[in-house]
Amino acid sequence: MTLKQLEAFYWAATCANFAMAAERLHLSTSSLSKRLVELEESVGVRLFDRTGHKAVLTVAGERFLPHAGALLQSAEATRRALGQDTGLSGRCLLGVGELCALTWLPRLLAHTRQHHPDLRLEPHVDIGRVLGERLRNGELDCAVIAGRSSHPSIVSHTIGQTHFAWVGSPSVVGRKAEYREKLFEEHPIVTLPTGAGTTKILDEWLMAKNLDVPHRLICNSWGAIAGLLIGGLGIGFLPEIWARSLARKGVLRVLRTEPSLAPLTYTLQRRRNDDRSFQPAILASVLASADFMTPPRLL
Amino acid sequence: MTLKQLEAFYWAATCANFAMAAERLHLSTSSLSKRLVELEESVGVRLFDRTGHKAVLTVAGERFLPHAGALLQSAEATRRALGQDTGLSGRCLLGVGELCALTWLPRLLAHTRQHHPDLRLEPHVDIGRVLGERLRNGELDCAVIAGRSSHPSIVSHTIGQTHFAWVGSPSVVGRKAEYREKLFEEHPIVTLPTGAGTTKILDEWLMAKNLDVPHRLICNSWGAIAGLLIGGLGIGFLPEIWARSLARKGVLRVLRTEPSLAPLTYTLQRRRNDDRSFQPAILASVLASADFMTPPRLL
DNA sequence: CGCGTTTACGCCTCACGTAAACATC
DNA sequence: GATGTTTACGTGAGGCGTAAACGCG
Repeated sequence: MTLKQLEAFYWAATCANFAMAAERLHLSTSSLSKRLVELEESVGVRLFDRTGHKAVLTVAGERFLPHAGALLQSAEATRRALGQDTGLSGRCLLGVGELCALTWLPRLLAHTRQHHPDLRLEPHVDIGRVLGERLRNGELDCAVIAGRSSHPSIVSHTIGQTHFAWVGSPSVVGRKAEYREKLFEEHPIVTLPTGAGTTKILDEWLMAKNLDVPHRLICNSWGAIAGLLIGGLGIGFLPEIWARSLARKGVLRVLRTEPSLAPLTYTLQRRRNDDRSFQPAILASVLASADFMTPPRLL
Repeated sequence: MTLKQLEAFYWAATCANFAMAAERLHLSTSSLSKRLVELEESVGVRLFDRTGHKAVLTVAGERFLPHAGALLQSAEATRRALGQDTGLSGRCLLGVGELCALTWLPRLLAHTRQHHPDLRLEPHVDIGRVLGERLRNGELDCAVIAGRSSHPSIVSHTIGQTHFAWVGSPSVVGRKAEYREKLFEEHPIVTLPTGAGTTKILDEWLMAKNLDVPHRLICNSWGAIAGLLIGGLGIGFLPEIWARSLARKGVLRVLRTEPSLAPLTYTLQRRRNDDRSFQPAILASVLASADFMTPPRLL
């Protein structure tokens, strides 16, 4: 039994399949497979049931997993006890929405680089639903996602709230920017694809208003959406701070609606059984640097 | 950092020198040395100070040792969590005096074999002083020794007491076997070499009696001593049970003395920082099988 | 047939022991 | 010179990736 085998087992058990675990370990799938077989031989117990389409933990494997995790953790602690660098090290794959990426992500990276120079924080930008899947799959270590996860294996730490406001260019909503239902019939709603956290509050709002929207202009980039809104290609919503900032510049008008869009609660999510030491540090850094949704420099 | 490296470090730090640690690990000294260098490279800290005649732990090494020990322990626990054999396994080198070896050691081995069939208990017979040294050196895992250890790194568990009685053949002490000081002047005392626990109580007794013994017949084997006593080559003492047994057979006489020989308290000793899981099991087995000093079959 | 895992194979690193060298007392 | 540790070196096992094969949906 070696630490490498335990590491392989931990990730193979945690990730969606061997290929993903292998990728996380910078290893070929075949080598990972062999390591796992060797571990099983060394402990004399089958840890994975390979009869089905994909390998799944046996009951022995389930029992083994927490032991393996604890052992790896204390190995890390032991390593660090001698590293004498008080800071953390390692690789943390962080999922964030584009909104976060455009706003406080640079601050987060600066913060962690300063406090934990050996911690390699690798951001991965995607919409919330995909981030959630990747997190469960083991492709990501943690992710900042709108809303709390309902998945039992995921724990969510609330880190902040963002308010959104409807906006449109003066050419679309008029100089006074008064709310009229007709606006939503005549102009497409420029929005992110389904699966983004912001799309959910849009749907809730539409449901509350009992509005039927003839067509949406779907774009997967907030930067592009802002540009489309400014260009008058539809109406949409932006973080309130962005909206006010752009309104001050005169390129957009804020549309007052009743009710207003529900605020979005962002959480830092991680797998429940992932107790690696960088997780609390990440949370601390996120909380320290996440005053939310300040307008990106490009606006 | 691998488990093998940690194991190498643990034993190198625990044993008197690298050669002994290597022997315990079934490894050549050179391989052990290389493993240690690799460990030091992997953690980036020198763990041994090699400037002197022998390698000695650096402060970093001292700090590291408990971590390494804990890690190895939880590795063992992890292994056992899957081995599903409730019993222990491994190799335990047990030091015992010859008196123990001749009496309850077979019972101890039978007991452990029955309760922990995978635990290889390897007895090493020698006099108490040598056992103590070997235990401190790391050549032994535990030892049954007369008296408590005064060494701070050794813990002693009391396991029983043995009483001794002076004996002599009828041809030496007479049919009535009455105590006379002259006996000790005219006949050599047949005894173990210095360093055996029993020799200590002899010296204490002689000091209390203020007796000067002209010469001792030193022999390193209790079986031979019993034979010498029976053969009338001197007087000596045996465990009380042996003495009575041999007296019943008529080959020896028990000599009543005032004061009587002090009883000898036996303890199971182990290194303080050795928390391997077989240690409590060994203690339990020793306590279960050590009703002391029943006469060996050969008498 | 796609996806996930294992097997086959060649490559190369790494860990071992023997033996010699080195260092300290 | 005795003891303790490291270096040199030849050997063999083991871990790696590529690519092909297998097996389940």
